[in-house]
Amino acid sequence: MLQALERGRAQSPKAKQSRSRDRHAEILSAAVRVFARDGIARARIADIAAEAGVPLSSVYDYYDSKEDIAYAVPIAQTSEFVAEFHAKALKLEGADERLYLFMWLTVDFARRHQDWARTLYLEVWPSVMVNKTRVKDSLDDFGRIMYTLIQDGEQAGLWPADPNRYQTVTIFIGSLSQMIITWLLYKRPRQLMKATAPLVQRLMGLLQTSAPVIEQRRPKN
Amino acid sequence: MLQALERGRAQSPKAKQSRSRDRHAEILSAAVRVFARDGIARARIADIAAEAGVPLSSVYDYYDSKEDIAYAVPIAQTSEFVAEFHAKALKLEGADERLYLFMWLTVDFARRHQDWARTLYLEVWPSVMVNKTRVKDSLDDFGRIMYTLIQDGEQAGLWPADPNRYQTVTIFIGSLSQMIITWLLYKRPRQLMKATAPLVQRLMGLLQTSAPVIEQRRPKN
Amino acid sequence: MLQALERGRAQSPKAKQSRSRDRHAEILSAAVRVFARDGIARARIADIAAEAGVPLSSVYDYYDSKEDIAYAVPIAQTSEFVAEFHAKALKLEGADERLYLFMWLTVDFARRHQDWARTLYLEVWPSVMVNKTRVKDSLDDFGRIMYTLIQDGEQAGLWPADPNRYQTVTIFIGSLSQMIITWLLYKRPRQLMKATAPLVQRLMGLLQTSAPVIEQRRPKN
Amino acid sequence: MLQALERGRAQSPKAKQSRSRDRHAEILSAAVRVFARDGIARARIADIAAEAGVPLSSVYDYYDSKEDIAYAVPIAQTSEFVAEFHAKALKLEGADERLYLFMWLTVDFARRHQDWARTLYLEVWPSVMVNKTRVKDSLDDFGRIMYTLIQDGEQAGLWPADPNRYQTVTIFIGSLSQMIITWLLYKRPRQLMKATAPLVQRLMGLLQTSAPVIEQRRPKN
DNA sequence: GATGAATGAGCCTTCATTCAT
DNA sequence: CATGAATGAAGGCTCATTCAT
Repeated sequence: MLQALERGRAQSPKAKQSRSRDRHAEILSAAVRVFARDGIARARIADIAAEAGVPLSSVYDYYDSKEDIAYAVPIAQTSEFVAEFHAKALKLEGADERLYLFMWLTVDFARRHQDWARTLYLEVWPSVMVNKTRVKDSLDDFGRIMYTLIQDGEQAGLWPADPNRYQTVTIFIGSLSQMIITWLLYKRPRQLMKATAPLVQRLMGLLQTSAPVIEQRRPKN
Repeated sequence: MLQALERGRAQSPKAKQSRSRDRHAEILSAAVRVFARDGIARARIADIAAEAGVPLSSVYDYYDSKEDIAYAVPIAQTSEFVAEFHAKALKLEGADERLYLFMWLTVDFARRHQDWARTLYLEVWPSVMVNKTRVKDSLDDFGRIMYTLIQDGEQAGLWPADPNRYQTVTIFIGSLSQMIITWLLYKRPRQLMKATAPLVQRLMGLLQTSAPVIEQRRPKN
Repeated sequence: MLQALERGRAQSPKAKQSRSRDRHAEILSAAVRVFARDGIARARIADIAAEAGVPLSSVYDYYDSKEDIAYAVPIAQTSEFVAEFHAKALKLEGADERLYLFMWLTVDFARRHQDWARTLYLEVWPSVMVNKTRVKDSLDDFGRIMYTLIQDGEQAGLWPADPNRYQTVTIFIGSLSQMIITWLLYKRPRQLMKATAPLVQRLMGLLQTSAPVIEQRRPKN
Repeated sequence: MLQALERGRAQSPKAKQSRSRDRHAEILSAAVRVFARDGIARARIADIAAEAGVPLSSVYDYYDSKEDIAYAVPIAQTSEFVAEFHAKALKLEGADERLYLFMWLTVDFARRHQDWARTLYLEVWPSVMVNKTRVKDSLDDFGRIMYTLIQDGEQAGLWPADPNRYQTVTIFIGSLSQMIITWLLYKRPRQLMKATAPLVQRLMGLLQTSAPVIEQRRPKN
C-alpha cells in the first residue's frame, strides 16, 4: 500500500556529489518559493536562480527547462509527504486510524509547506500540466493510497463494503482540497487544523453509511 | 437568494451598439476556447483575435488587456449559469429540490460548456487571479447560494439545523469540483451525469446526519 | 532558357504596401552587408537591424528567422543577375555571344556586388545550406542555363557536339568560381575583369576541341 | 618542389607523450567528423569531446579554442595528402605524370576522406577563415605545387611555355574543386573517379594549346 | 595531467501594446 | 470605429571557457 508513492524518491542520477545534491535541492526549494509568490507562468528562471543564490546558467545544469522544474515540484515534495505518512503510519494499527491520519496529514502537510501547497494545489494539480505522465503518476498515487486504505478497512470489517469506492474518494479528496485551497487563498478558517479534525471525522462517517441506493432522481426540467 | 449572482450580468457600458456587442461577445467566446486549449498563461492575444476573426488591435477596443479578458471569462459565463438556474428553480418548490438542482446543474453546466469549465476550474478558480475582487465576488456568490439554500432547508424543516454549515459547503463544493476536474482531465467517469446524480444524493444525505460532535481526535505522533 | 531563373523574382506576398516593400528590401540589403562582413554564422540579427535602421523586432515582421534571411540572399540577388543577363542577351545574336556574356557577366556581377558575392560564394554556395530546396533550385538554374547555352551552340553549329557537356559545365563554373573566390579573398588579380576576358575566351576555346577520347590513364601506384 | 607542403607536418610541440599524441589526434579526428556533420559554426566543443570520448575540459589541454581546432583540420590532413603524393610521386618520371597524379590524387583523397573534404571544401576553403595565415599558407601551397609542376613540364619541354600560368592554375583548381563539391553535396557523378580521369586529361590538354592571344573582346552593352 | 562542475556573456525570439491613418 | 504596422521590453536558453581538486 505504501510503496506506491516511494517511486518519487529516486533521485536524479547526476546528483552523486554532495555539492551537486545541495544545489539541486536548493534550486528546487527556491523554485517552490518563487512559484508560490509569482505563479509558475510569471516566474522567471532568473528569479529562481537569484533566490537560490546560484548563477542563472547553473540552473540549467540541474534542470532542462522551466517546465522541468515545475514538474519536479510536486514529485519531489510528494515523496516527502509519503515518507512522513509512512513513518507515522507504522505506529498505527487499523486502516481507520491510518486513513484518518492520511487525511489529517494531507491538510497539515499543506499547512506546514505553504509555498509548496500553493504551487501544487493552485497551479499544478488542476492544471493541464498533470498530463505529463511523471507528474500525473505522482498525483494519482495519492488517490490510490486512499482507495487502498478504504479497501483495507472493509476487509478488516471496520466499515461495510463500499459499493462506490471511487465516489467516496472523490468526496474525500475534493473536500480536503477545497479546504486547503480556501485556506491558502483566504486564510479561512483561521485555525486550519482545528477545522480539519471534525471535517475528517465527518468524512469518515460517510464510510459507515455508504451510498444508499435511493430512487434515481433527476431535475424535472 | 438569487440576486447575488445577478451582478455579473451587468454588461460593459461600451457595448451599446449591436455590432459592438457582437464583437464583444465573439472575442470573449474566442478567448474561452483559446484559454481552454492553451491555458491562460500561454494564450496569445493574437490567437484570440484570430479565433474571433477580428484584427488584433480591435481586441483592444473592447478589453484593456489580456488580464481583462481572463477576468471576464468567469464573470460572464457564471451569470449565464445563474440565469439558467434561476429559470429552472422557479418551477421547483422546496429548498431541497433547489439545492439538488443547483448541484446537479453545476456539473451539467460544466459538461455542456467544457471550454469554459476548463478555464474556470483548471485555470481561474484555483489561481491566484481570484484575488482580483470582481472575479472573487463572482465566485464567492457560488458558495453563498449554497449556504443560503442549506439555511432555507433548515428553516423549512427539511433537515436539522446544521451546526457547521461552512463545513458542509466545503464538502459540497469540493466534491463537485473534484468530480468536474477529474472528468475534464481524464474523461472519467465516462458518463458524467450518470455518476453525478448519486453523488449529489449522497451529499444531500449528509444534511440529515450533520456533523456529529464526537470527542476531538488528533494523531498521536 | 531564361525563364528558369525568373522564379526567384516572385516577391513575398506580404509585401504589398510600399512601406513594407522598402523595409523588406532594406533589411535584406543590410543583411547582405553584415553577412559579408561577419559571415553568416557570426552575424547577429541585432546588427542587421541596426544596419537597416529598423528596430530589432521589426526584422521578424519580414523574416521568420536568421536562417530565413540567409536563404533569401542568394535567391533575391540571383534573380537580379538573371534580369540583367536577360536584358543584355536580347541584343545578342548567337549562343556563342550569349555564353560569353553569361560567363563574363557572372564575374562582373560579382565584382559589382561584392558583399553579395562574398555571401554567396564564400558562405552559401559551398555550404550545406544549399540543400534547402529553394536555395538549391536557385543555384541549380545557374548551371542549367550554361548547359542550355552550350547545347544551343551545338545545334547552331557553332561548335562540335560535346560528348560530355556536364564535364564542360564543371570546368566553366569551377574556373569562374575560383577566379571570383580568389579575387574576393586576396584581391588577385588586381584587375579582375582584365583577367576575366582571356579566361572566358580560353574556356570557350575548349568547346572547339572538346574532350578527346584518349586512352584511359590511371596512376600506376 | 615538394618541400613546400612539408611544413604542415610539424607536430604540436606538446605532443610528445604517446598518450597525449593519441588524444591530440583523437580529438582532431572527432572534430573533423563533427564539423562535417554539423558545420563548423554549429559544432559544439562538447560534441567534439563526446565524439572523441574525452572529457570536455580535456579538449582544452590540447587546443586553445574552438577556432584553433578548426584551423588544425586543414593543416593536419593536408600534410597527410602531401605525404601520400610525395611517396607516389617518387616512383614517377616526368612532370606530366606527376601533375596528372597530383590532380587525380586531389580528388581521390577527397573521396577517401569525405569528412575532412566536407570540412575543407565546404567550410574552410571558401571561408573568411582562410585569412588566418597558417591556414592560408597551407592552402596556398596547394596552388604553388601545381604552379611549379607546370613550370617543370615547360622546362622539360613537355608542353609549350604557358604565357599565363596563373590562369591555368585557376582553371585546374577550380575545376577539381567544383567536381569535388558537386560530389560532396549531390553525390554526382556517382562514380567520382571514373569521371575524374577524363576531366584531368582534358585539363592537361589545355597545356598543349595554351591561352591563345585573340583580339580582346568585351560585351557591347 | 585529468576532470567535474561552474559561470558569464550573449543572442534569438516572443508578444503585449500603441499609434497613425 | 477599425486596422495594419511598428516596437520596446523581456526572458529562455546556449556554450565557450575557466578552475578547484
